[in-house]
Formats: sequence, structure tokens, C-alpha cells
Amino acid sequence: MITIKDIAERAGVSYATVSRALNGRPDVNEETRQRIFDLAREMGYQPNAIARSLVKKKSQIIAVMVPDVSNPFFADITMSVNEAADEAGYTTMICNTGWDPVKEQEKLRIMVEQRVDGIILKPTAFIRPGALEALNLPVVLFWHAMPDDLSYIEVDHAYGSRLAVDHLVARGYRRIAYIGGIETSPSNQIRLMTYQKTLQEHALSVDARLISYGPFRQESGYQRIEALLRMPHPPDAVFCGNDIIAMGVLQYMREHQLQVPEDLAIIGFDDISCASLPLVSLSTVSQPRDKLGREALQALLREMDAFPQRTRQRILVEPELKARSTT
Amino acid sequence: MITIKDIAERAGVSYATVSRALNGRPDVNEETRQRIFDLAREMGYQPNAIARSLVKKKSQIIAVMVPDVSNPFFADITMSVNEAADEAGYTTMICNTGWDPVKEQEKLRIMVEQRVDGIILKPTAFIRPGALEALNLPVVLFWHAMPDDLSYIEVDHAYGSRLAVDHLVARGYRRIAYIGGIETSPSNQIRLMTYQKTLQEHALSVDARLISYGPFRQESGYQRIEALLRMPHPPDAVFCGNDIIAMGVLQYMREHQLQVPEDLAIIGFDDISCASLPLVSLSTVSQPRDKLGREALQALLREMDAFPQRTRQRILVEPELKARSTT
DNA sequence: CTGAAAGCGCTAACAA
DNA sequence: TTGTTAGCGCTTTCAG
Repeated sequence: MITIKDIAERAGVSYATVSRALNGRPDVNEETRQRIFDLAREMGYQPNAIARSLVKKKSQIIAVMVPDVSNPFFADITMSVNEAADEAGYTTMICNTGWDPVKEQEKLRIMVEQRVDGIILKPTAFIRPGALEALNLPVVLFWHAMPDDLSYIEVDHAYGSRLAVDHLVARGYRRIAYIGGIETSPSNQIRLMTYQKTLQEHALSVDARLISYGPFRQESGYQRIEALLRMPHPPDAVFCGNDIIAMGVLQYMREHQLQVPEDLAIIGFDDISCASLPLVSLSTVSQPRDKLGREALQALLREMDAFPQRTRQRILVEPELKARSTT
Repeated sequence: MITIKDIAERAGVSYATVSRALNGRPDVNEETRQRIFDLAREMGYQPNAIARSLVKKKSQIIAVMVPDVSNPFFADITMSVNEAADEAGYTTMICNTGWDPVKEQEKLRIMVEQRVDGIILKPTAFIRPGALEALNLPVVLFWHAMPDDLSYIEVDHAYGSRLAVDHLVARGYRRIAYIGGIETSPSNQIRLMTYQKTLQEHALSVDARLISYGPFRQESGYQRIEALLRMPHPPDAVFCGNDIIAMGVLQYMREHQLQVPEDLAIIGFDDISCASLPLVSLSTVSQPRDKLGREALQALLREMDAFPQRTRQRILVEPELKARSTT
């Protein structure tokens, strides 16, 4: 592998001059620079980013850590962070934590050792408070409003739920059920509260029998819609905790030859990739992954700028309504 | 950030000794080592991988370059490469080439500058021959049987097609159409040839009217099944170029109240994530992403071992049949 | 078992 | 405008 010393030798200058020339410093004779450039190309010179990082104490690398890259949702986000990073002249290292706090800790360690300039992280649930500050590195978190001194970014669930309920009401549905996710999920709680509030704003009554919690799984949606439709006064629409649950509902309707949205309107949350398939065509509230990714990178850049000061940014990204054929 | 020099000072030894101790070399007094370890922990020492890479001329980083990380297919593969790399003590840098040869070239340059130890690449179609050898780096390619001196790995399309056709025949279908992808796709050609050959082996006639090419898109499947079903003697099953096309076929059947698989059996290729959804439940030939990823990493490791010799591995991974409710 | 010293490839003062 | 020099933090001879 050829180095600036090799070039210096051939060019008959000191290697400091080569460094200056190649880095576009103004204090180099134009003629010399040209000679060096030509030589560099001719000799196939490739700068060594490692050596540069060592002296500059900056790697131009940022880490993106998510629980599961193969999850389309995280895949989209890492992708958009990656693109934004590109434009800002950074390279990304993408890590899978596999929803495992131990692995997460391990990966964090590796990233620190690699001397990344900053980290964008979707933490596993059980990350030890203070562990991230101790990294002593610029960090931006996804969906993790902890009392930490760190910046985070997340989707505005309240706004999204309002979007969903408003949409159903505007379409003429009056008896809207809520088939929620697990009760302890903070985002689920926000959605539920907003659902209730929005109904009231429309002067619609909130019927507790139309509200339920459950795992974010298809079977869960399937079973709960079955129960709801057997009620004496069943709902005419459902707002689901996420698209997976909504798919379970849809599945039930199809299997029982019921018409959607005539017999029941369905709206989900997330806009997973299958939702837009013609075979599914599920109305949903879309979490804008591209925006989430870009915003996260911008936030990290600001955090890096201010470091070691913490910027403590609280960023809420607005979701979008995707009205498709189930409403 | 604290360094081995800081530790050396506090421990009252030279920093060479600290390095030896921390790296588990045998030639260090056990007592000294313990003292150094304790100190390292106490002082919160984090090794600097950059400095180590510089002197070792090894970064322990490998690059994974795919056209689109947000494509579930590539997401799965990068994920599995990443896991395998983990186990082998490597970190991965994941790059998006965006199907763009220029961007691909640019990213390759960056990876070279980062001095990655090796590259796993799914090339864009138009990569310049020889460009990869010129990198002078261990490389393993996905789906790219070029006359290059490089190793590659791909799915055994012939085997997969045989699986599909055998399955349909075993289920009693006799008039099997082929709704292929674009004619120029090498994998499509292999699949078509195998389809024909397998039919003949089963003493079934090959009807040219049942064979067509087209883009890998839903509409393409939709339109072509419509044409096929209007024939005087329509097929009783279709083997599709990929799952997307198969989804178009399925869409047509659903819209026209036709029964699958009673009126028509459908089998796809790829096993995209939606295929396994209960709402879709598409029979298909699955490309085992986890295996592809692992094999690719193993191949790269071997390539790195032999480097600068080229190992020229030709690895074919066997797909699997996923029989679901459309056949 | 330990220390001294060289050097990985580069940047950035400081001189000249 | 250019050269000299001192590191960045670490590993690795080579002596002792």
C-alpha cells in the first residue's frame, strides 16, 4: 500500500508538503500541488483513514444501533440515517443489539473502542440508567424518554392517534373500538388517551367495553375482534394498536366473509411494508422512517457540535395518515 | 480519554508491559497483570482500536455493500453476515449503493480508505470488470458470476425451480404455466430452463403459450394471469418468477372470486416477508438469507486467509420449499 | 519477566 | 512556500 512518503520521495518534496497538497491547503505552490496530484493518481494512492483518525481524534464514523436490522422498520431508519450521514461526510457502522441488553452493552463497548464520533441508539428496554452518559460520547436516542440527560427523538403518538380517530369520524363511523397493544407500553397509553379525548371532542361517548389491551400480535387482533363483533351493539370501526394487530382483524373479516370497510372499518398504526400491498391495503398512521432517520442524524450532528455539552433535544416527528381501502 | 501510558504511570511499569498484560501475553508476572487489570478497570480504560489497527495493519472491520438495506431481502442478509462476523470477532460496516454504480464506486473508495479487511458485495449490474481486483482487497460477491477472478456465492436457482415444479406435479397439477421475470435475467433463464426440463422429466408437455417474460412487478403478474386464464385451455397452476409477480396473480384471483389453489395453484420464488402472512400465505421457494449471509462471511474469511491469493470460491446455496395454502 | 525504542501513516505546529 | 519535528496510542522487536 502506497503512502504519502512514497509520493514525497518521487516528487522530491517532504511528505508534509504532500499532506498539505492532498488536503487542499492553500499554502502550496500550484505547480507542486499538480505534480503531487498527478503522482498520487498515477501511483494509485489511497489515503489511510485510520492514520488520519488517530491524529485528528475524529473517525468520521457514527454508530447506528438498533434491536434488529432485518425488521423493515429499523431497516428503513438505518437506511435513512445512512443516507443523511453520507451527505454530511460520515460513514455509519450499523449494529444489531438483538433486543438483548448484554449484547447491546457489548456493542456499545466496541463502538467506543472504534472511537466513533457519535451514536444513534434505539435502546433495549432494560438499559441501565446512566450507562449512556458514562460513554462520554454524543448520543441520540430513539423512543426512549428517560430522565437521562440525553437527546431523543420519537413519533408524536398523540398527533397520530388524533389523525386516525378524526379520519374515522369524518368517514361517518360513530362506534369506534380501540384494540390496543400491551398496557404498559408508553406509546400505547398515549394513543389510548388521545383516542378517548378525540372521541369526546367529537361528542361521541367512550364505551369502556370497546377498549382492550393485548400483545402486538395478529392472533390478539383476531381474537379481540371476534369478541367485539359478538357484542349486542358491536363497533362499526376499530383503531388498532399497530398494523400487526390490524392484520389479525382483517384476517378475521376475510375468513368470515365480512366486508371491509362496510361491515367494519379498520385502521392501524406504523405502516409496515405489507400494509400497502394491494392484497392488504390497510389504512394506517405512517411513522415517517425517512424523516425519523434524517432528524436523528441532524440531532446527533448538533449534539456532536456542542459536545461535551449535552443538547438535550426533545424531537417529536409527526406521523402521516395513509387512507387505504379498509376505512 | 485514558491511555496505556496513564496506566503505566500509575502502575509504575513501562507502557509496553501494560500492553502485554492487557493483551493476555504469557510473559507477564501474574501479580503485575492483576494490578494492571484492576487499574485499567478503575480508571475506565478503553482500548483505542484505531491505534491498534494502525500498527497491526488490520482493522477487524469488514464491509457489506448492498444496493438497498431497506429491502427486506438485503436487510436479512446483512443481518446474518453481521451476526456471523460478530462471532468471528469482526465488526461490519454496511453500505448502501442505491443501485447506482457511481455511488458504489465512491463507497468502495471509502471502504478502502477505512482499510476494511475485506468486502462482501452485491454489485450493481454495471460494475467495470477488473475494478474489484484493482481494490487489492479480499472480496466475495453475491449473485455475480462474472469472469472475474473473484469468489462468489449465490442461490441454486436450478435446484429451487426443480423443487417448485416437482411440488406442483406431486400435488396433481399437470398444466403448469411459467410467469417469468425479465428475459435477460440470468437467474430467470436458469429457472425457465429447469422448469422445462423438469416438466419433461415428468413426461409433461411444454406449451410455449404458457411461458412468458415480464418485469418483476405485481401488475405484470396480474395482467399475465388474466391473459392465461382467457385461453381456451388455461393452466391449472403457475410458477412465478418471484413472489412479487405471484402476489399480482393472487390479487387477480381474489378480485375475481376465484379459488386458490382449487381454480389455480400458485407458487413464487424468494419468500419475501409478506408471503408468510396468513392473509397471503403464498407457497414459494425460499432463499435462505441466513445461510447466504453466513456462507458469504465464511467465504470471505477464507479469502482473507489466503490473500493475496484469490480463492475463487463458487458457492451455491440450496433454497427451500415453503408449501403454504396457494398450492 | 520487563524496559527502551522504533514505527504504523498521517497532521500540525514551528522554523526556515 | 517548504522542511523539520513531534506526536496520535498502540504493538513489537531487541536487549537486559
